[in-house]
Amino acid sequence: MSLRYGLLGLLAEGPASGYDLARRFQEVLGSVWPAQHPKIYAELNRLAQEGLIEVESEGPRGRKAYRITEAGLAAVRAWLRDTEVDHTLRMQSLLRSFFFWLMEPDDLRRHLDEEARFFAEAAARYEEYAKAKDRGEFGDSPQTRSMRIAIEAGVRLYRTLAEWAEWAKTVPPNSSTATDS
Amino acid sequence: MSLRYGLLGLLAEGPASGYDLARRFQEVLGSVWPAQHPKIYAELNRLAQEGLIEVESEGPRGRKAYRITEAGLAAVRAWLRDTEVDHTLRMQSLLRSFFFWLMEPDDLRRHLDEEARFFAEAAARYEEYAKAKDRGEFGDSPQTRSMRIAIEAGVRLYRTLAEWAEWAKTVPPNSSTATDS
DNA sequence: TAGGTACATGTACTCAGGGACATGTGTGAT
DNA sequence: ATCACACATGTCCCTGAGTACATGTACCTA
Repeated sequence: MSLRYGLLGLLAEGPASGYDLARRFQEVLGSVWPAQHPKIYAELNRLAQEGLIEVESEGPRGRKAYRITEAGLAAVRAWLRDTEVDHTLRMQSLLRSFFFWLMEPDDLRRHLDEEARFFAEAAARYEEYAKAKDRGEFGDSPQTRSMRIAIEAGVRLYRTLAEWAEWAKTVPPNSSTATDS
Repeated sequence: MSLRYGLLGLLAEGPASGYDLARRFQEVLGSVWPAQHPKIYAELNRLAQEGLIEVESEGPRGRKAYRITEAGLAAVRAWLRDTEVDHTLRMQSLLRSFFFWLMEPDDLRRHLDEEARFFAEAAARYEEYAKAKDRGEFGDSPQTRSMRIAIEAGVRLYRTLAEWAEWAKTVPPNSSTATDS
């Protein structure tokens, strides 16, 4: 269901084709809500059938640009306002951490190094993005303000995770660690 | 695939039945990796067929306790050591934040209040758990050390999210906000 | 002893996600 | 002119996640 509202939300900013949306999903929402083009085209057709979006124009190479309808706009808004938020974290890094005790100390250290590096880099990437936004490089529409809030979450979460991975390295592994069951 | 290794990881701590595992998944891993009992029983049967686990004992009410095999233990360890971590965040709260500009300012404030409250409560809950662990209430096995690391991630992440939601409330909504497309 | 509850395991169905495969077009570079 | 590449849209299939349905047992309490 989230893909559906992701698409409607992006189309609320203006008309776009499936191809455009696939790219934006990869660039913007990729680390938060991955979606492959087959799913996107399928969902767009379903949304069009239900009248939540409509074909705005047809371009070269069979390009179809969709525009959100009043009903579609109402649907995203209802989703945002009236539906319960699913707060599940679903992070593999966390799942793995429950089982660190099964790893050889050396492998664990290597793993945490990599994790810390990855998270720190992601945080830095988002931070750059936030700065560019704050310099006004993307204008100051309501959309970019929301984007700024989302980016801030990225910065803070990745920074937190990087710090956590560093901290985890300081936790002494127990004596009888990884060699037997 | 993560469910499979979640089960193997839990079974590495000691024998357990599908029922036990379903409860532990709900209590311990619930917010990180939700799994319903039908999936768990099905996966256990598959794991048993593949020889990664075996029936340890049969109890009352048809209870079947499984024990991890050497092959199973090797499989979790290989997963932990050799497979790439999927770093996708997949958080609905974040997805929604991209579309905050579609919400009425009042609804948004209410939403952020609720989010902040939820995250702060979750952080507090994990913090309590961490303190109990640090008081030594759960012993000091390698498993509980890993658990402690995972809990620390929960504390930090939820605290970060709570602060983020509070911060988001201070971002002024743009003038031409929610009333039209 | 009757009834409720927690224990315990499953099947069946639906929907969402992800990868592989398939096809065709306009544009720019060599 | 041809070739590569980005544009553009889809089908098909498999797996995973989630919900509803189904069944039965031990235990404790009124």
